[in-house]
This record gives sequence, C-alpha cells and structure tokens, in this order.
Amino acid sequence: MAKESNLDAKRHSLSHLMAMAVLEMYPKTKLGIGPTIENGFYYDFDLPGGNGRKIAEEDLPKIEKRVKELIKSKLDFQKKIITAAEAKKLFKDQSYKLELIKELQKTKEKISVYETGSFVDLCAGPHIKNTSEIDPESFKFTKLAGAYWKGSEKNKMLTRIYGIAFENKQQLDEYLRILEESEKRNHVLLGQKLGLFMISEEVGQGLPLWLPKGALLRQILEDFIIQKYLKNGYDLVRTPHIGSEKLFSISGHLTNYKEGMYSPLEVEKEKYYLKPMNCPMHLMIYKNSPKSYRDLPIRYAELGTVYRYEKSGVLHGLTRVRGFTQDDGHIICRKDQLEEEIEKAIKLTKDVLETFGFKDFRVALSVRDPKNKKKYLGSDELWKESENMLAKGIKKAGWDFEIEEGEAVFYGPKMDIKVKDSLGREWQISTLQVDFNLPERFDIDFINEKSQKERPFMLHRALLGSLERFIGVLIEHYAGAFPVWLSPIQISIITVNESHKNYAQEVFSLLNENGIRATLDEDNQTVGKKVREAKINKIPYIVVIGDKEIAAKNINITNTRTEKSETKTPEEFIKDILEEIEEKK
RNA sequence: GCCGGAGUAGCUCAGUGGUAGAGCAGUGCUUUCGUAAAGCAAAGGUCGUGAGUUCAAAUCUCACCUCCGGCUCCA
Repeated sequence: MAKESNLDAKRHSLSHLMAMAVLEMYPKTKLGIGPTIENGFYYDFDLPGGNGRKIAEEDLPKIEKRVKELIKSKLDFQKKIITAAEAKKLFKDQSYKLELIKELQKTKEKISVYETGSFVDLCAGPHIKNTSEIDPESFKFTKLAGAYWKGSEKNKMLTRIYGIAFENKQQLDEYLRILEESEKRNHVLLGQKLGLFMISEEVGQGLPLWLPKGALLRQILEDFIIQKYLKNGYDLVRTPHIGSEKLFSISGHLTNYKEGMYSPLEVEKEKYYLKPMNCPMHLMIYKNSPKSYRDLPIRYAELGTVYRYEKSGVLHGLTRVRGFTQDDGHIICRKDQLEEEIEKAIKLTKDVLETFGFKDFRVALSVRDPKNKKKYLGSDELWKESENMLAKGIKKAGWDFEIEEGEAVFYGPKMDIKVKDSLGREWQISTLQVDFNLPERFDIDFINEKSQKERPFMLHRALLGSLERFIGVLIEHYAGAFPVWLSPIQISIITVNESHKNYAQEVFSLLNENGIRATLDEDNQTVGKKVREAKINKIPYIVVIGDKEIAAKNINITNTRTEKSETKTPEEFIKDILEEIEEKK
C-alpha cells in the first residue's frame, strides 16, 4: 500500500507528530505551519518566552525519540470538517492558527482539522491513515533555523525544525550519503585546501581574493570564454569600475536599484558609484558614434567587474559575493535580427556549458504576470513576440523549459538556465534577457534603410554568470579534481632521489616549453610522500623519475583519476596531454 | 538585516577560573628512499576585538566583528 505517492502524506504527517511532541515538551508553544518540502518537511514554532527556554540542536534527538514512540503507538489521523466558529474556539490559544482561520474564512474555503491522539491541527491534508504506515527509522530531524512568520521580514521570527523523511532507512541513508558527499565538495573548504582563493576579514565580506592557483584557473577560464566570444562575432570592450551619478540616473539604477548599490564616492562635488551592472557603460559605447542598420547586430562583451551591496547574511564563499566579474554581453540589433540573435546566444550558451560536462539543464522562461500588466514596460505585442522568440530559441537548442508567470523583470522577458552538477544539485548559471527599457532611456538609435532614426532592440546575456560563482560551482562539480585543461597544475614531477634531479629538470623544461603546467617536486622526501602531496592537491598526472627512467630515457606516468600507470617517452606524453587539453576532456 | 551555532598556531582540533597544548604544514639536521605520511630537533599564540567581574579570565558578563546553518532579499 505504501507507495511513493504516499511519501508526501508521510512527511506531512511526520510534521504533525513533530508538533505534537514539541507541544508535549513545551506546552505553551504556539504553532506556525508545517508543510512538506523537497526531501522532507518542517514545522515553525513560537516557543514560550520569559523563562528563556529554547530548543537547542541537542534537543532534536529527544524530540525525534518521542516521535518514534508516537509512531509505534499506532495513532490514527482523523479528518474533520468544522465551522469557522468551532475552529476559532478550538484554536483560541493559537494566535497563528487564528490568523490562518480568518484567511480561510475570506476565501470561503472549507476548514478541516486532523486529529492525531490528543493533538489537533488545522490542516487541509492529506495525511496517512495511521502512524503504523511510517517506518520509524526512515526520518531524521536535521536542523534548527529561524524563519519569519509567513516569510515576511516584518513579522516575528519563529523557530523552524527541519526534518527529512523517506520510505525506508536505506533511502534515508542514501540521502545522508549525498549530503556527506556534498560537504566533501564544499567549494569554500576545497578552495582553501587547494589554495585557490581566500576571503579576508580585513579586505571585507564577500570580496574574495584569488591565490596563485585560483588566479591561474580563472585566467584559463577567461581566455576560454574570450576566445568563444571572438569566434562568435562579439567585440570586446572595457569599462571602468565607477561611474558618475549622471550615468546611473539615466539608466534608472538610482531609482530602481539603489538598495543594491554601494554608497557613492564624492569627488569634486560629483558623486561616483561603483557600477552594479555594465549595461549603462556599454550603451555609452554604442552611442559614441552614429550607427547604420548595416552595423547591426553589435555584440559587446566584457568581463566586467561589478559591485553590489548584498545583505551580510546571504554572503557565501564564491557563490554569493559583493564584488564579482560577469561575463557580460549586450547585443544590440534590429527587430528582424532579434530572433536569430536569441537563437545564437542560446546556442553559444549551450556550447559553453557542455564544455564543462554539464548535461542536465533546467530552463525557465520568465514571462509577465498576465494579471498585472501595468507593472511592466512595453506593449503587449512586444512581450508576446519576444516571449515567443525566446521559447523558439530554447526549443531549437533541444531543451525543455518551464514558463514562470510573473517572474519576468519589469523591462522584459528572460530565460534562466540552471545546470545540474555531478551530484545532481542545481545551480543558476546563465541568463538571457530582452530589454525594452535601456534603449529608451539612453535614447539609442540607428539609421535605417529609409534614412530614418530607429530604436534598436537590446539583449543582455551572461553565459558563465559570474566567474566567481561559476568557479565555485566548478569546484563542487568536479570535487576539486579539474580536467587537465583547467587544472592550475597539470603534472607533478617526482624524483626518487637526488641523483635524478638533472633528468627531472630536463623533463620539466620540456613540458614547460610546450606550455604544460608542471611542478618539479625534488624535495628530500619519500616517493610515497610526494605522491600523496600530488594526490591531495588533485593534480591529474604524476610523473615519477628514477634510475629506470633515466636508463630508458622515458618517464613513468600515473593518471591520478584512473590510478593507471604507464611508461612513455616525454615526447609521446607531451603529444597525448596536449591532445587531451585541446579536447577539453 | 533577522533567528540559532561557532571563533584557541598557517590547517584540523584539545583545553570550564590558577604558567596556553597536540597532530599536520613550515624551518634546520639526519636519511637517498619506486607510487597516499621516513626520523630527530628547534620554532611557531594579543586564545576574533573591546570593555567589565575577579587576587587571577581562553574559561564568567556585555557590546561589536567575522564565519557556519537557515529566513528574507537577489529590478
């Protein structure tokens, strides 16, 4: 009977049992809501104040134990439909429930409650019939967190207990294993271990510093993406980090995006802002000279560093920072070119993302909220046309997409691409947006075939998103073991003893001359130790040089990813590794 | 910003009111070694910052800073 479809009901029922246990242990607790979420459930509690009694992480096992007892006592879940008056009486001490009842009254929905033993909760269901359906070893209360009532910053913060639950212990263990694996891939820890980046309190929150190996990795990525741009008809531009108040007034950022910007610097009575976006400056470049219809499309690209004020609580490693470099591009084109430009941009995005071994994509097409058209700039026709063009482009790339109503920004529809990494976790990476606003604000134009001024269309797009974030995702995706073309150090050359130094030097120089990134480890240490060092640093190839290699004029190569060793001449190895780098395997 | 937890050597951590500790890394010496840790030695600290309580504070109190897990936010 207990099939997969039943899992949500089990999770939801567990949230009720959790509330029941908490209420037993802390009788004056006020209950918020307790829904199911991906992989589990939560319940929000407003714990009795005054005596300072709060739930701590250590209390979770106790609550868990009590819930297991409740499960074993085979309680029924019974649904009852009651009137608003009855509900108000029943939940007279539960202020949050009373609030919910009032809302239900407004929408004239039926009010239902579920009874489990002595516990009653306002709930639409569905639930399981009896707690015996739940495997007592299939769930775990995982963490404690603060959460605003109804998700609004203005409301009181409640204590939320999260739980995860599955059909059985095996599934739970499998999920816990993935969590553990995620922790091993944590890019903040790996970034430190591998010497890629650091964040310094003195420099500031959300402002990562690139260490030599990380800076090299980033340079490799930058070179890669720049070459892609040049081959795809983009013009590189470069713009400053700060811009005057005038610029951001024209762009509208000072009226619409001020909370996201750093406070201005004042120089000679003029205010300058750190740029939160590159678009205004790219538009100034467009305006630098008159444009003909024959000049279009124009595709500007820049690895543009922007600064945005993000609340301190949201900052995280490389994935959420205050200063970051976007691989930013703006395409300005005629209306008749828009469809093709969208298609090309999507195709390029796909091509770039697939280079990194991302195979699963989730594409969201954000369109207007049809009930609230006033919120948006641009005519119905424009919206419809550009939404269709985006949809067509996505389909041509062979992707499915989900339409997200009301998720579009006020100036135009957009598509966002999330990739699934090697552990199946999703990351927001690329974006493509149509902009009806900035061409207007900056009053950009081109001269058409009839010698008349015409307003062009504009697209924003970022393929990697931000380099910081993208590298953060790559670290987790590859668990720090980058493919050879990305590895800051590709080979560790290890000598067996001092007498092998000369030949090792020769091999090192040869690799170096061929543009291969090797290090020479001639430390006075055992081979085992030096191999360990190389493996910890996730260097893809280890070359060991001793008497045998010197005698045979070859080298012994171990691929640390496959653990396979082979012997080749240095020239053969160089040829093979250069091929591997070229193919970006 | 809000709720909860944490901050001790470069890293991982021990230390609950009485002289600040270990392992690893780094340095020096010995060893010259064949695929995940050779041996010995010396060195390494404003115990996040500031104030307070105390004869005495890493330890207790308060404020602040930073980090971690969430919430909210991310035109």
